[in-house]
Amino acid sequence: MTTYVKKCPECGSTNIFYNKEKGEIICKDCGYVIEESMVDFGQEWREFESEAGEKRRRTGAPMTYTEFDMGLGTEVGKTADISKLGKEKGKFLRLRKWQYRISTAIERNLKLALAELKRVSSYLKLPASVEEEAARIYRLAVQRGLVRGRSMESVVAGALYAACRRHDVPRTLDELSEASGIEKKEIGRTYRFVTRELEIRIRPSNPADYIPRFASALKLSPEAQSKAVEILEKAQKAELTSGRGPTGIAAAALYVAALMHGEKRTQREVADVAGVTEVTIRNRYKELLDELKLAKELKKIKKKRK
DNA sequence: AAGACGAAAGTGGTTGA
DNA sequence: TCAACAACTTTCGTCTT
Repeated sequence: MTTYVKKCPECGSTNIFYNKEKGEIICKDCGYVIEESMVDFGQEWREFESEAGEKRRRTGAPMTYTEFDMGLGTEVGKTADISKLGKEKGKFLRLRKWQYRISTAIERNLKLALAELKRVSSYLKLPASVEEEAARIYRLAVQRGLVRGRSMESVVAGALYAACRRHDVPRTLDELSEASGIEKKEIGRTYRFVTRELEIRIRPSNPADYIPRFASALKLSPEAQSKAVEILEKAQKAELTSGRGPTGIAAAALYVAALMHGEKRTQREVADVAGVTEVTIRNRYKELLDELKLAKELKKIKKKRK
């Protein structure tokens, strides 16, 4: 769903160019990019979903935005036009100069930011697609002037975080924080701000997405790992996952799975790799045992050991 | 002695009046 | 703008292995 705009919010001109293929709306007078492919659907965050295993979440999946945006260098008029302008000439030249300054400033900023982005993303070993998405988000943020009042680094981190979520390769805020050197709170803040302003919808991350990384950090066997995923699926069906932090659930599932496969890890160990506390693991763990019939299974296994 | 457990108080963020 | 609220953390004492 795309909104049609009649007036440029920047210069008030009504000379709007609407490019359907690219999903861009550009003001012909000042070159301001008003909107780029606004995608609707998708859920905001967890919480409000008391549904019973609805699988409808996939609706708002990734869309177009492949364009890495080539000719952004919008220019204000050409020298040839100026002669026709008469008294407007001065204004026009000023406009053009201003435009030039802005765009070079943006370019310079972008160069720095992309370097930083590259650094962080390679530190986290993120796939190229995520890096590109993050770059795109950052670029949009700059165009919208969202960086003002925030450090460039934090916006980069926020963009990366958002890109990770969109591509289902979630990193925790802690990891982003460690990689970027920005405080967790700050990243979360800019992440929320940027995604809201750009209307980037991100559905709640799936706990299962965290399993492989956590499992390997804990050196768990593949069997235990798939057991954890299995547990997670059950948990989702039992509606244990909504409104909970995905990492906590993933951690608890791993903890149980490890127990069941005789590869015991302490709550402390699991908590550390998942970036939650032992208490959270305990709570989730208890819920899992209560709601699923895992308690029996555990006892069985315990007996076997004796 | 280390790990698991649970109660209680505190934190940061969301929601709805 | 503020209070209620939910999830999560911190801290700490107790029980279990």
